[in-house]
Amino acid sequence: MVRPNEEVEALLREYADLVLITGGDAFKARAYEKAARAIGGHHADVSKLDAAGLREIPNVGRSIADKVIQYLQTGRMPAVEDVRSKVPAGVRQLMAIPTLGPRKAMALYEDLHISSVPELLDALHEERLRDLKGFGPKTEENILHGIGLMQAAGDRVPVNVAMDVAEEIVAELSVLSGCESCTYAGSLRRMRETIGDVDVLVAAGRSAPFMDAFTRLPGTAEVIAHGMKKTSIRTTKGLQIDLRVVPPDSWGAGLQYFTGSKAHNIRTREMAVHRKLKLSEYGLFHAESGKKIVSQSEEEIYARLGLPWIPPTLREDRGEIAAGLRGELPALVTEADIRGDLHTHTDLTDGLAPLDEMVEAAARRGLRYYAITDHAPNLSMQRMTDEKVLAQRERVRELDGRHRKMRLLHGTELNIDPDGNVDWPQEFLRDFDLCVASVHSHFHQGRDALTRRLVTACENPEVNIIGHPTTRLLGKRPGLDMDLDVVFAACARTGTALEINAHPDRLDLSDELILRAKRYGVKFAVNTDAHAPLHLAYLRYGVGTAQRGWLTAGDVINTWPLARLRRFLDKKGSAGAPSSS
DNA sequence: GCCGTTTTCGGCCCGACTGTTTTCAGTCG
Repeated sequence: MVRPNEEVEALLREYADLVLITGGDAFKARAYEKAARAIGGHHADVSKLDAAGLREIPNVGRSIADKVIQYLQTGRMPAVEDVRSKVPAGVRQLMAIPTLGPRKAMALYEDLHISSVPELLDALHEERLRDLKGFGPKTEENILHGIGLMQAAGDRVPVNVAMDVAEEIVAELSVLSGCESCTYAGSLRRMRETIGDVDVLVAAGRSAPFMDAFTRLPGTAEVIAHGMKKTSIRTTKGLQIDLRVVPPDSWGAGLQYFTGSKAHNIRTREMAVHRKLKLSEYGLFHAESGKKIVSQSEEEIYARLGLPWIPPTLREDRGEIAAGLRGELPALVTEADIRGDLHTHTDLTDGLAPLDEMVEAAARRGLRYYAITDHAPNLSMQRMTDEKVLAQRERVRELDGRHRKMRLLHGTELNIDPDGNVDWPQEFLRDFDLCVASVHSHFHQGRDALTRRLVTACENPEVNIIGHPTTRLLGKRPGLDMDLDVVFAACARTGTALEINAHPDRLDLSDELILRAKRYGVKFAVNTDAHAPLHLAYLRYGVGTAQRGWLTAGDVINTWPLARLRRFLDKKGSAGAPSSS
């Protein structure tokens, strides 16, 4: 069910963690991490590579290539199994708690025999961590806070993980005979940022063949329920998937019902009741006679309720019903509207692929323009220099001449320092086509300082886009504590766009913050922040999030033709004129 | 364990912050 590259990546990451937990060589662990990342981001399917092919992947040498080959041939990696047998799985799980790394996880296991999050919680409540060397009251507080963050995420998975599984299942079921329609519904269809369980819907006359095939899918770990209308499984990764088979005639009603959200469905059912109708997953009926009115398509059902078809990404009871009744639903931005990507990396800094490969991949996706924005020197771990970035610019200009259909922009991702200043003097920045600026450290300055910091960055005439504006990481790190209304107002005033970072671990800004920012007249840029060609495909999640924020193509600067985009980028540099669109 | 070489070892991203410590270990980006 999972791409072999990702399986291998996960195994190598696990090995790296276990090396650290067992006190092994930190450089060895890093070597495995780097190889894991490179394989995860590698364009070719590793299961189709031989040892020589594997070793062409950066950071994969003889030892790791051999282990990967062994795994691909036998399904096992003995080195990982060895070290697994020494450390209970729960100890590694402890490392998922922010601020709890391998050393502390190890200490908890060795000294207190703690090997799971619940055990750790018990120990915390019984104050058993107090006697442990290196664990003070603040550490306790941080661990509790970290566990809270993780539990808030619950068992939900990032949207891309659910999407990959769902699309594979839909593909498998769609080819069975008797399948008239098949798709995923639920929060995944609404493109929520995390997914609790996946709903798959099939329209067919007979349900049994689909239910049976479903329970036999590779990657099924457990069949939770097996019926004629609904079957639920749990995958080996712990994700629950529900399959529902409806008669072809009920397709629209089923899709509407199982797409949700619950709040949206309550509103639509209320509307039905007011019209002396009844709406269920089987159709829209006369309340009294029970006679079916419509059920075949969502459009028919919404129409009979006096509504236009409502895009799934809006179905959250956030005013979409009222807007629909007024005929004022927004024409949401779509993936096809996106003409360019304005935030991407290469292996000149922390990307995985060289410039040429990133550009080729972008061109294959049909983009009309593409910005390369590697990290600037102040993020010192990336080792950027003036010479390197200028050499890159020359190379970008050369490549630009080669692509007829796609123009290349040379930009950079600046680091917003604690005072709101960025890398390089103004005159150096002026020669970039665009500058993204982002916060990468000093997250806990306090609300006032953080607000000032972001406003200062917006006021910099060379800064065009604020990258991943809150710096949140889903399930790991909350967003910066700042006065967003002040920041949004500053963006609107200075013609600085806010990024909607499409990476599934970020989706930053979030849908709700997009809605808030839009009221200030802010413009947005949906960017992938790609570090490998594969990441360019994350665009769909950024677009989904933009849709959930009710954005139209007009709100998103990278849907604009290049000439208009350039005017937006230039306008800021010339005398700080306000943004226009 | 990988990489590069001035090729077979020595360096590996580096700095800052936090909390605990009393000079530093662990974690993070």
